Amino acid sequence: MRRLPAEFFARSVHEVAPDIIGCTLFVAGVGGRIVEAEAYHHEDPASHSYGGRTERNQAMFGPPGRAYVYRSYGVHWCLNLVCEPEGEAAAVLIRALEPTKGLAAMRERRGLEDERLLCAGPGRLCQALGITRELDGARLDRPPFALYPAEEPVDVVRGVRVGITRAVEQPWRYGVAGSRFLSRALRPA
DNA sequence: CACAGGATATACT
DNA sequence: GTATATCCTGTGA
Repeated sequence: MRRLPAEFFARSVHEVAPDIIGCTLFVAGVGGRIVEAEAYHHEDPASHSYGGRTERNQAMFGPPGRAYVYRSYGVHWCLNLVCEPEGEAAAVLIRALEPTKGLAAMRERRGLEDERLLCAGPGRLCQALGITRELDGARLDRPPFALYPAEEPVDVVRGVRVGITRAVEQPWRYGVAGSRFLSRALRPA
């Protein structure tokens, strides 16, 4: 099947974030359907790029269509997809997947059987897919990444973001309506 | 429900 | 240099 072209990411995060919902993400053949994502931008106080370029966030300032992987709370890895023209430092945080392929590998890495909890959260999905700093800055249109368009129309719901303390009122979280694989319930906002 | 875990960034002294 | 906050999760009350 045809992959998402690099141009898919060269648009506003506020277009890419809802459009990425329902698409399929694999890392080395392991992954599933994206059911939850959030948009961040350099003019957004909740974004890592808000304070300008640092060693950690430099991938956000690079070209679109690449990964930005960062360490959260000193423990977890989180995956973002860099968007917009280079220098806008905008990215979409992938927050949850519905696992479809490589379930055995995910259970092995997560040390847990429950399918619902394998990828329900940004740190969880990175552990399940084996995403670490090695993939920071990597192109999304080449192995080990593979991204495919949604196969059928998706009922996308918009709500407020999770786990932030600034710009909390912005409704820049998107998800599949009613999915049981969301990291948390998504109330329309 | 609270809180430890502990990298990275920023704002202080 | 020290202190405080963070795009989070597992564990134990």
